[in-house]
Amino acid sequence: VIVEVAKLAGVSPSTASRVLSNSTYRVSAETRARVLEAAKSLDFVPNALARGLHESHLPVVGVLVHDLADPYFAEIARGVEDAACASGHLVVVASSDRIIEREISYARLLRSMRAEAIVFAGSGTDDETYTHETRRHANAVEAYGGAVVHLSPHARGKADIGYDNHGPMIELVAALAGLGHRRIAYLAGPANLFVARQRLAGFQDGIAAAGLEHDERLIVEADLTAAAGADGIDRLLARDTGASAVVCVNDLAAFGALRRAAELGLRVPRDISIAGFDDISVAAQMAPSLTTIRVPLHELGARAFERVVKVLAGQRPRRVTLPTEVVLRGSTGRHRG
Amino acid sequence: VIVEVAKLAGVSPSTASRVLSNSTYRVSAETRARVLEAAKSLDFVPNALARGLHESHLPVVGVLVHDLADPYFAEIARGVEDAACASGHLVVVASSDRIIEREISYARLLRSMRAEAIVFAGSGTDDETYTHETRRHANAVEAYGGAVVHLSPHARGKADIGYDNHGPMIELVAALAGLGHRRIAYLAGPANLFVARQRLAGFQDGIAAAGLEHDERLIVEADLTAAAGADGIDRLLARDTGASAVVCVNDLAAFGALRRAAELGLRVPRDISIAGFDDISVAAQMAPSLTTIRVPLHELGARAFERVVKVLAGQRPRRVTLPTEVVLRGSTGRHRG
DNA sequence: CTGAAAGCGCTTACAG
DNA sequence: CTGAAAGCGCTTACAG
Repeated sequence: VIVEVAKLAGVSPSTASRVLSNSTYRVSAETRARVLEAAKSLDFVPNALARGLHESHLPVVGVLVHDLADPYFAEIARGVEDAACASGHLVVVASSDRIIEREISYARLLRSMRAEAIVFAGSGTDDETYTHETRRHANAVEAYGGAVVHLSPHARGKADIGYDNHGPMIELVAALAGLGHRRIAYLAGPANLFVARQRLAGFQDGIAAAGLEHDERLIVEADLTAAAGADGIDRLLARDTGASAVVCVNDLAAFGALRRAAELGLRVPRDISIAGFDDISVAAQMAPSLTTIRVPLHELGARAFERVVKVLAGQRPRRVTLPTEVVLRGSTGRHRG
Repeated sequence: VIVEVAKLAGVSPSTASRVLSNSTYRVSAETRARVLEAAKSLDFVPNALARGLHESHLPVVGVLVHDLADPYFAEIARGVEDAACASGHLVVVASSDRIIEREISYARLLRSMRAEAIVFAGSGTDDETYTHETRRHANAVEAYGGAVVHLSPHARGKADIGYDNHGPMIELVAALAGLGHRRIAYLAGPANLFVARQRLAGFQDGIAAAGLEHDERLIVEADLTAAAGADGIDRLLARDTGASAVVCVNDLAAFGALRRAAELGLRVPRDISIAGFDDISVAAQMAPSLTTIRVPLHELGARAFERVVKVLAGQRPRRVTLPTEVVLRGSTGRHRG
């Protein structure tokens, strides 16, 4: 209804558009003032669909995650949002639950509404259909001028904005070894996720680097949830491995491990040390507070959006690796023979 | 580029549109098949902006929250998403940090892109500008046929889909009194939030109902974060009130209280009982697990979307109040004189 | 059952 | 500095 504004201001729609959009055309100060006033009095809010149809993209960035209710992803999404809001971009969040069809369908939806960018926040998997379909939509997004950003390793390459899943794990194991632990167990994530594989490899390399004995029984398959962590502790204990420390694939699993240990009457870290990965914000609130590897999640999201801006501006930004840090807290302690 | 599809299929754009959109027009089976095949071979994905421009709304629902990184809101947003994805709706999440301007700006943005619905998930406040501007945009959304849903009490009424913030608090206090606690403290939320006020009133009514002595010193001003909860414990202890139990305005504050208590060498619940409100999913993972009031957050979100669907269908659904439940867990125990 | 035409609300070359 | 016109990609009465 910009025509109404134009009519009220006594100018043509073209002129009204020129002052109401952030075009660089020059309009006389007097005319501009009249249009602005008319717009205000009519409570005019431009139709983003009409504008988007013309420019063939909407000021929206889609963030594809595994589960928005998982703090790991919520913190990343929040980072994207904080960076995006300054330029009037909205962020749509889409949880796939790692269901391939759901993620593909979301990518398609984002493409259909010409989102300016699509950020793949969750770890990629090997699945061929997933890789192919997902890439098809991503290509289409790029074709209409949108940006595609990966925050995790995926089938077609490394993360655009990422962090090291391997190195810090070696450091963490070294720290535990330094505390006297010789039998360190690992609650692993789903083997089809690149991130889980890298973390596991980091753990194993850490064991080797620390000169500890490799023992398959110390590796327990789990998942990225608290329930899986609790269950993992049960299975580990049933194996009677003599583990004095447990490293978990992520914080959520570590929370479950912590809880289950407490339920079983094990004191942490006196009887057993437990560590996580990610440093989601509640990790520091646990009692004892969780030793973990700090990943700058909020920044990861914010940087993703910065990359989007650059890509849309025609630049070809370089890949970025954000620093991580081993944070030793109350859930790990010296091994007591 | 539906014209390309039409051309390839040898039909008019009108016909192509009729088979590609979910219109009810009848098209001969043979023609339909040819169009579908052409669409597939061209990887045709309809432009949602063009479609939306025509129908004057986009299949998007906006969820306005205080902070997406707060699990309370992340779980609600996830609920909205799960209900919305079935019908091909995308959800945009917008965190205001309770900054009025930011929330207003998000409401405007959602309006500008003709979101089908806007869900106010966070508690409303008294602020006049906030109420007025927010209502103005909400009215505009309704004017173009969109729906507006409130999940919390606000300046203009009760929640459309809500839960009781008052009654369960009385129950919780009664439960603590039943455990022998006479001196029960409360870490309160910001007084300008309706929800915080209702919870506080519930607490106070609970104290009266249990026949306990009213003592202003037992009420500590805090906020809805873990940091505020930890700080609240410090201030409570400094007052030397002899409190043996602490009820917190929400789980996050309770997490901080739990942590601070542990840091100070207080054993929970032996030395002090601590309870929260919300039952966000990590609450059950704390050690000890947190006593709290269960709010069906995911369902709250899902129901919000169901309401949206009804409103868009022209119905005038009734207000819904979801059930809550006091969940007694490990962080509260019998008072030890 | 199918097509030509108008319209959704903007923006931007193209002329003045 | 300003206006008339065309176009973005669809959908839907309106005619056949």
